[in-house]
Amino acid sequence: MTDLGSALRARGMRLTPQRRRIIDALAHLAHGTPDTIAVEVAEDGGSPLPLSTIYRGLEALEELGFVSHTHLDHRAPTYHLADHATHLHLVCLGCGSISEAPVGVADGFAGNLRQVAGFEADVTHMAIHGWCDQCSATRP
Amino acid sequence: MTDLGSALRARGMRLTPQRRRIIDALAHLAHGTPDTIAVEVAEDGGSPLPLSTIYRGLEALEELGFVSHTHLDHRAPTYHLADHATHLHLVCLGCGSISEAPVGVADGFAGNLRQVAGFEADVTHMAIHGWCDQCSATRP
DNA sequence: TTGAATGCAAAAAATTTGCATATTG
DNA sequence: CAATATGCAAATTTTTTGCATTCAA
Repeated sequence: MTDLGSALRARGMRLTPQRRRIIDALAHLAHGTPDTIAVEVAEDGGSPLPLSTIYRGLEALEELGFVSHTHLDHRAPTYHLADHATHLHLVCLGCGSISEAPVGVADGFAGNLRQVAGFEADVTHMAIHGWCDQCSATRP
Repeated sequence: MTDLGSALRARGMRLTPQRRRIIDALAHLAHGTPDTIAVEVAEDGGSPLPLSTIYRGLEALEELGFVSHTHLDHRAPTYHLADHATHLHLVCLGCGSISEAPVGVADGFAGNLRQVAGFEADVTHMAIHGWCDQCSATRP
């Protein structure tokens, strides 16, 4: 992880203990919604953080590129550290299970997008919806 | 479009005028959030539908496979008719622009997923996040 | 006729905002 | 010291739910 403190300061922002705690929580969770992160943060020994601080913290960190998010399900934005081991999330529309796949499987795809649209896809942590092995076997 | 009425009835569900209006609205919009759909529905001449009917209608239609949704941005689930001309949505994290790409560019990708994970991806209308041509050129 | 769906109102979630105060740099 | 970030409370926004009534089949 490059120096978060400097990155923040370079933009006139600050590295506060709260932001550190959010990052630590995310490091433990790997993936978490604002709500989940709040719970994890509350268990690090310090006093709980208000959700608003978490939302604002995540926003700041995401703006910086230290954190990003995807939508694994209907409702919840799921955040993760940008440098966290990357993988795709395969979300089954049948049973709701979430499995993972190596980002490598999307290399060609990303190349195609670059070629046809000049688009630099961030396939890291991308969520793909579809049907898992089991569910696709039993689907109508 | 296969027969929606029968599909619904086969499951003990019903084809109501409200559901028809939701579908018509989507056909016009191509893509819409529950909110947007409500506005479009209200303009078809009939009386406006309560959001709750729209939510429940979309849920029913999605369960049936007539409608599906993706997350183009942070907040809003964007719905579309399943048989609507398919394409990928390229969402730029820089400028927020949303462009489209033919689903074909994801064929190989879907094949990979099938092979490595037995996962049947629904790449139709999939949202890909990244940086558009312009933004990726000017990014740090 | 009868259970699914609607409409309305109220509740629950989820996210954002205002502002005084505390803190970082 | 100056300006950013926090904490708290309140306001929004989004989605869900309960229930009496209507309506499709």
